[in-house]
Amino acid sequence: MRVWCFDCPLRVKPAFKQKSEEEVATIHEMKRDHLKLPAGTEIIHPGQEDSEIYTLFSGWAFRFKMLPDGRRQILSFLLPGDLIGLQASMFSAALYGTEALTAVELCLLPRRRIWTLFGRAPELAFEITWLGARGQSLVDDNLTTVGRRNAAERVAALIISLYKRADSLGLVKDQAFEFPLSQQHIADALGLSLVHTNKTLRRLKQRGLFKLERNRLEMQNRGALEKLADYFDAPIEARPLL
Amino acid sequence: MRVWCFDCPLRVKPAFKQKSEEEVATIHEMKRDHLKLPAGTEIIHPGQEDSEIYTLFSGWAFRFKMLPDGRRQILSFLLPGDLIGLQASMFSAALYGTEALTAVELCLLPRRRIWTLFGRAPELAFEITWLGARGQSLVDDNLTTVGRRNAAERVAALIISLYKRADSLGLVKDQAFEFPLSQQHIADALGLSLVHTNKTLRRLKQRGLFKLERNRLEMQNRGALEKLADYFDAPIEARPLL
DNA sequence: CGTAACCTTGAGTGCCCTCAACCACTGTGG
DNA sequence: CCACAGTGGTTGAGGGCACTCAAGGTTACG
Repeated sequence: MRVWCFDCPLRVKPAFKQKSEEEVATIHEMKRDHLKLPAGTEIIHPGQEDSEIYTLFSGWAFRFKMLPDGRRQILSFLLPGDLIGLQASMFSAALYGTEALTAVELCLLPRRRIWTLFGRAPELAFEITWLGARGQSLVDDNLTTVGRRNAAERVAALIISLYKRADSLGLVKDQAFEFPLSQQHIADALGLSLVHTNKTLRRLKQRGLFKLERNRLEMQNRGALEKLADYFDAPIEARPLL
Repeated sequence: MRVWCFDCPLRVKPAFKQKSEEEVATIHEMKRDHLKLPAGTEIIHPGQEDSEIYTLFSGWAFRFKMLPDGRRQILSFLLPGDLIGLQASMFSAALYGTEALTAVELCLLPRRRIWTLFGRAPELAFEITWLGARGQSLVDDNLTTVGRRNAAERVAALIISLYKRADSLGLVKDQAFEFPLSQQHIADALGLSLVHTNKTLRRLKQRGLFKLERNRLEMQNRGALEKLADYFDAPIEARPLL
C-alpha cells in the first residue's frame, strides 16, 4: 500500500516545518510502504539486524531495554511524526526494542534509500540528524527525571511532557487526550515499582491535579503539576517530518 | 592554532575507522582551531545559543542537566574521539551543559561548516549522524542503569562501561587507567546520594572487585563486576572520527 | 459467565536518604 | 615553617520513601 504524501494530514499541522513541493516529492519517492499494525506489535526486536526506518504516522509506540533477568526500562515514548529505528539502523544490531502501544500506522523508509538521501538531498539528510538529536534530548530529559526526581515529581514530569507533545499535535481537546499507557508502562518508564506508581497516581489525582480513567487523561491543574515537577521547559520547536 | 590532521595520533587507533587521504583532507579543511582548556571549564553552557561542535581530542568531559533547584544529573561521559555539542548545535538553545572533567584538547568544527559538509561530503555527514546515534545509545544505557539497577549494580555497570571505553582507546595498561571522576560525579551520574555512593564503593572495593585510589582505577575481577551488574554487552564497534 | 488483564489496597521491610561529624591531602600566605 | 582554608573522602545514626509480598476488586471481552 502506497500513500500520497502530498495530501499528508500530518504534515499540515503547525508542529511541523512546512516543506516545498519538491521536498515532499523526494520524501514520497523514498517511501516504500504504509503499514498498519495492531497494539502490542514489536516494531523493532532487540538484537535485530538490518532494521528499517519508519515515520510514525498515527498511534503511540515506545522504545525499551531489557536486562537479562527481565527488568524492563522504557527509554522514550514515540508520537506521530517521530522517527522509529534511526539509531537501530546505524549499528549492526539493534540495541533496544520498539513496541506499538496502540494500533499504529507507519511509513516505511528503507534504510538503503536513507543512505542515498545523504547524497541526493542534503537538507533532508540534515533533518534526519536533527530528528535524531531531538530523540536524544527526550531521553536526556527522562534520565534527569528518573535520576533526580522523587516518585510524585516523576509522575508529574511524565504527564506534563506527554501532554505538551500531544497538544503540539492537536490531540488535546478540552484539556484532555487519549492516554494509552498502563500503570505498568508508567512504572517501567519512571524506574518505579507498579505498586508505588499506583499509590502515587492516586495521591496526585486526589489532589485534583488531573483525572485519569479509561485511558483518557484530563489536565486539571497544569500549573501545580509544573511546580511539583520543578519543570519549566522551553516550548516545543517546529520540527521536520519525513 | 591549527593542527595537522594527517598525522593525528588519535585516528590511527584501532577504535576508529580508517579513512582515505581525501576524507582526512576534507576534515582538515573543516577544522578551524585546536583548543586547550583546563579541567572544570564549561564547554557548553546550558541555554547557550549558537554553540559550536567539537571533537574531543584528549581528556574527559561530561554532559549534564540541572533542575532549577540545583539538583544535577550527569547524562553521559565523553572520551577522546567523541563529538561534543552536536545536539546543542541543532536547537536554538542548548538544552544541557558540558564541562571538562580533566584538562582537555578540542578540535573546533564550526557549525556552519558542518552544514556545508552535508552538501559536499555525504559520507562524512552520515558519520556525524552515526556519532549522534552512538551518543544516544550511551544515554539509553545510563537510563536503564539508573532506572532498573540498585546501587551496587549501578556502580558496577558504570565502571565496566568506562573501562571498556578506555580500553578501546588504549588507555588501559595492566588493567588500570586514569579515572578522573570524583565520588560526587559518580553520584550525579547514577542518581545516588554522595554518602551512599561512598559506602557502595567501599563495599565493592572490599569485595576485591577493583581498586580505586588517587584517580586511578585498577580492575581486579571483571567477571564478578559484569555478573553483578547483569551486564553483557556487545563489544564496541569501530567508529568514525571527525 | 468465566477468564485475563489491569487496577487497588494493606502490611511489613529495607534500601537509600539526610544530617552531622571527622579525616586526609593540597596549596597558600603570613 | 606552620596555620589555615578548601576540596574530596569516610563513617555513624536515624528516618522515610519506595520496595516486595499478598490479596482482592474492577473492567473488558469472548
